[in-house]
Amino acid sequence: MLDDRKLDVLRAIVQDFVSTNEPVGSKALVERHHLGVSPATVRNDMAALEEEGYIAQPHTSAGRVPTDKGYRLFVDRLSTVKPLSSAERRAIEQFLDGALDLDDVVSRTVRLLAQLTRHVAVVQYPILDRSSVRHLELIKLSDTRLMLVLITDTGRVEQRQVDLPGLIDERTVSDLRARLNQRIAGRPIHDVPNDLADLAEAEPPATRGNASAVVAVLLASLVERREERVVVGGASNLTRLALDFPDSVHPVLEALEEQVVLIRLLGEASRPTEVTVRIGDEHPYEGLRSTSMVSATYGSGSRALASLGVLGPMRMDYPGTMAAVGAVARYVGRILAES
Amino acid sequence: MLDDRKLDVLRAIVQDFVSTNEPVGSKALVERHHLGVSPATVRNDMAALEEEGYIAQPHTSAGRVPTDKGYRLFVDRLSTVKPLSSAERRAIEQFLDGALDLDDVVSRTVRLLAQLTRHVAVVQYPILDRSSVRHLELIKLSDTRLMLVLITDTGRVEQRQVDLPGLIDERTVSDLRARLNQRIAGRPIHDVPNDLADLAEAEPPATRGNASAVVAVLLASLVERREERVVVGGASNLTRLALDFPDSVHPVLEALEEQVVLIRLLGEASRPTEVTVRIGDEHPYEGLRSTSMVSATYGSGSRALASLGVLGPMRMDYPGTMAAVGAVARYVGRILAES
DNA sequence: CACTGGCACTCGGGCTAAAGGAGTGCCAGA
DNA sequence: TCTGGCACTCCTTTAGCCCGAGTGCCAGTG
Repeated sequence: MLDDRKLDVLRAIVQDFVSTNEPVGSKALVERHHLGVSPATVRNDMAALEEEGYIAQPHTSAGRVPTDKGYRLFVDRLSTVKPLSSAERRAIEQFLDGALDLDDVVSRTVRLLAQLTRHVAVVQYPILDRSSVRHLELIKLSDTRLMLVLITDTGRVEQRQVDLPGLIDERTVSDLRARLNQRIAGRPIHDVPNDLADLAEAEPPATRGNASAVVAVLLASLVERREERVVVGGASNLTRLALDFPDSVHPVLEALEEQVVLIRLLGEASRPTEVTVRIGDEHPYEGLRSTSMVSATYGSGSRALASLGVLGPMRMDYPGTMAAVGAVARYVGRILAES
Repeated sequence: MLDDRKLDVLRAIVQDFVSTNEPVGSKALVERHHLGVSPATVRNDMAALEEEGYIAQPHTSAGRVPTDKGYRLFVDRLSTVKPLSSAERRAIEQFLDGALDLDDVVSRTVRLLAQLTRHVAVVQYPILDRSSVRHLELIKLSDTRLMLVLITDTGRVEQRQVDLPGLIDERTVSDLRARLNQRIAGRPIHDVPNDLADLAEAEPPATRGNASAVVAVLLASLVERREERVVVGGASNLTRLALDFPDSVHPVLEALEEQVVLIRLLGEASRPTEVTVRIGDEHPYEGLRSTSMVSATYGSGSRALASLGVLGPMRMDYPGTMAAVGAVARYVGRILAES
C-alpha cells in the first residue's frame, strides 16, 4: 500500500512542516528534497497518504500537514536517532556534575532539559516505593516528641514529627533507633511495613506505646507520599510557540499544574533509558491533545526509579528531542547511582 | 487640585475598568455610579485627572483607562480593605491545617493563594539566615563518609554528604555530634559560623581533620543555599487573562522562571503581615511592566521569615487580593510558629 | 463660579468586496 | 507509471466604507 517513495514523501512533509510550520505543497517538496519525480507524482502520493490518514489539508487549496497518525509513523519508522552534538554532551555534564543533593539534581535536570530541548521539562522524583532505606534517624525534640528523618539510597529525605503517648529519654531513643535501623536499613521501602509489623510487640511493655507510635507515623508517611512529586520548568517555552496551540496554551498550562495528570503521563513509560513518545490524541488527558510528550525512565543500574521528559507541540523535532531526553535520563541515572 | 469628586471619579473608573476591562466613558460612569452630576462635568474632571497623569485614553474617542499612577493612588488612598468572606476564611484553615511538613506547608500555600486570588502565586521558603538550628544530625554512611542533616526551627531540612580525610568510628561520630549540637542547637543560623570558628582547633589531633571537614561542608551549605528557594503556582491564571497582557504573557512567564527576579521582588517587602503592592512600571524588571504584585511578609511572632504574594495583571481587584494575601501570610506565620 | 446641554469632530472596529495566489485534482499523453 | 497542463477552489490580504462611542468646547443657566 505504502511503497518506499510514499514514505519518503511523508518523511519530507514532516520535516518541512516541523521547520516551517506551514502546510507543505507538492511543488515546495520536490524543490527542497531530491525525490527525483515531478510535483504531479508527489501529488498522487499525497492523495494516497491522505487516504490512509497520515496527512491532512487544513482546507481545500492548502498544502498538507501531518496528522497524529503521521507523526506516529514518522517516529516509529521514519526517523533516525540524531546524535547529540558535543556541545550538548558537554552541557549535560557541566550542568549536572556539581549537584549537591537530590533536590539540586532534580532542579538542575529540569532546567537542563528545558534549555536543551526548548520545551517544557517535567522531572519526577525517584519513586519512594522503588528506593531502599539508607537510614532512619530519630531526634528527640522534647520529652514527648520525636522527629523522624528517613533517608533513602536515592537521596530522598522525608521528615515527620511524632507526638508520643508517654515520656521518653535519650537512652530509649537511641535503643529504638538502633533496633529500627537494624531491621530496615538497606531494605526496599516496599518491604518496610512487613519488616516492622511485629516490632512493637517485641518491645518491652514500658516502651511499647512509644515504639508503636513511631512505627505508625513512619508507615503513614510512606503511604502519604505515595502521591509522588513532579517538578516542571521552562513553561515559557509554551508561549514562545503559542501558534502551535490552536486552542491557546491555557489547557496545557492547566494540565501542567495537575500533578496527578503529569504523574500518570510519566508513569506509563517503559524500561529504563528507553525513550517513549506520546503524540496528540494518544494522550489520555483532553487538554494535551495538541501536544506531544517525549519521556524516558531513569534508574540506577537496572532499577527504574522514575521518569522525566518534555512536553511540546506536536510539531517538534522528534529525533533531536528524543536524543536529548534519553541522554539526560541516562546521565541522571548514573549520578544517582554514584551518590 | 484634586477635590473629592475627582477622586470619586478616579475610584469609579478603576472599579469599572477592573470589572469590565473596557475603557470607561463619562456617560457609563454617571449611569453606574451615583455621582450626582452630569456626564459633561465628569468629562471636565476626567480631563483634569488625565492632565495629572492618573488616567489615559488608548486613543482619541475612547474612554479612559487608569494609568500605573492612577492605580497607585487608588491603592494608597481610595480603596478600603475588603474583609474576607467566611467561606474564604474557612478555605484557608482547611487548606493549611493538615500540612505535614514544611514542603507541604509551602506547596499547599501556593495552591491556596492561586485558588483564592485566581492569580499566579509565589511563595518563598523561610530564609535560612533568619532561622535557628534545631538539630544537626551526623549519619555514618561508611568509614570515610558522613551525611549531615541540618534541621531548622522553621522545619527546613538541609542535607549534605562529607568525604572525610580519615577513618571514623561510630563513637567519634556521636561525640562530634554532641559537641556540635551543644554549640549550635538553638542558635540563629546567622551566628553558626562564629560559633564553630574554633571548634576544630579544640578537637584532639586524632579527629581534628575529620571535624574540620565536617565544619567546612556545613558552613559551605549555609552559604550555598543563600540563594533562597521560591515556589510558583497557578501560572495558568496568566493565560486565562491573556488579554490583559498586551505584549503577550511570554515575558511574564519568563520572569516567573527566574528565581533571582522573584526573590528580589519578594525580598523588598516590608514588616511582617504588612501587605505591599507593586504596580506596573514600579517593577525593577522589564518583563513585569504590565503586572502588579501583591505581597506580604510572613513570620512567627515578630520575626520575619520570608515573603509570599501573587502576581497578576495591573487590572486586578486590589482590595480583595490584598485581603487574601494578608490573611494567608498571617495564617502561615501562625502555623510555622506552632510546629 | 460651577455645572449643564448641545454639537461638531475624531478615530477605531467591523463589515463587505475585490484581487491575488498557492495548491489541488484530474486528464490526456509519453 | 510518470508527467505537463489546466481549470478550479478557497484562503488571505487589502482597500474602502460606515457606524458609533466618546470627546472637547462653548454658550447658557442657577
